[in-house]
Amino acid sequence: MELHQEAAERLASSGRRYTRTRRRLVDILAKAGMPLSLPAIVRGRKNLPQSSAYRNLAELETAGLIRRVASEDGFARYELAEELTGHHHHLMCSRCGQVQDLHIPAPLERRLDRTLDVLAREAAFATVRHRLDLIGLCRACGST
Amino acid sequence: MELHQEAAERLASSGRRYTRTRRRLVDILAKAGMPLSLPAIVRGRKNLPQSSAYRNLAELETAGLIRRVASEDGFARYELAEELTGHHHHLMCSRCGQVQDLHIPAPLERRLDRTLDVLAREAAFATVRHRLDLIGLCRACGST
DNA sequence: ATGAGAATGGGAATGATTCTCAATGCGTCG
DNA sequence: CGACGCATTGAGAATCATTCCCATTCTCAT
Ligand SMILES: [Mn+2]
Ligand SMILES: [Mn+2]
Ligand SMILES: [Zn+2]
Ligand SMILES: [Zn+2]
Repeated sequence: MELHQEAAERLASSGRRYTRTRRRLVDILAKAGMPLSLPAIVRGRKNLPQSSAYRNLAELETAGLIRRVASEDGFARYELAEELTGHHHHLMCSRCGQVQDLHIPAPLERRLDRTLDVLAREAAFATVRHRLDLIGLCRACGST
Repeated sequence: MELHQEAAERLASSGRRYTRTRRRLVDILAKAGMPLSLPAIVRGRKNLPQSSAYRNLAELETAGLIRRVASEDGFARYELAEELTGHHHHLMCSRCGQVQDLHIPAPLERRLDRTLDVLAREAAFATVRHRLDLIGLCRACGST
């Protein structure tokens, strides 16, 4: 995959290495296709100590390869950076904390961007991005 | 104000009291008009111990009077519940953490709601609400 | 090989938030 | 006016996700 190519280059450009653990983390997040909490990343995997996972996730975040997602429940989650996966949003269950990717129609996305851009300018904010999440109850939690 | 009326009633309905400290917290948040962190709530105010502030904010949240806002920087912020202030969004500075209220045009809001409703249904989510934030650099941080 | 610097991982430290609990306040009923 | 029951208070301890520390190990370039 040229995902790893990209990762290796970005790290190298700041004197870092794309080690086995880092590649592994990228793989885990790529396969998951949804933001994962640290316990979810580490659970059931050998040779992936918590401290190393945290350290490397931070490292990868600094390199712009990973994004830390702040969820309502207070626990951090991690996913590949949008630069690698494309812009998207999240559907989060307010009961069990599950988070799942969500794409919205391009026209709505464009309209959002346009409007928010104006509003940001009015507030003298240099906009970087927007965050749009749907917060509700997943199928499992909703039928309770 | 009938804000306090509302607050008193909601608390009473579950056997709670609308004490001086609780009224004070509601006032602070109402006057601020933007989500405040706990340090910001407590700073420079006499007779507002941290533990009581935390406890009462949680109490008020349970009563549906206050909402805890999860911001990117990991610190919780608090604001009056939308049921009291009306639905709105936030503009957050990714550098200094400042958060400020933001209202978006009603037509866009409606379109968002409609679209997200469909998407939630497709994912078998019982939607409760959406969260839309603008994340950027405030005037002060942007000019650095 | 070797040296310089990056990475590792076990455990200690941090710090926002939550919990505990003895003391206090308040409302109700006689 | 008491007095009991229960909510509240606040100082400090506890929690626990995350960050730090650091002695050891690994990588890469010379
Ligand atoms: Mn978007
Ligand atoms: Mn909205
Ligand atoms: Zn759920
Ligand atoms: Zn700022």
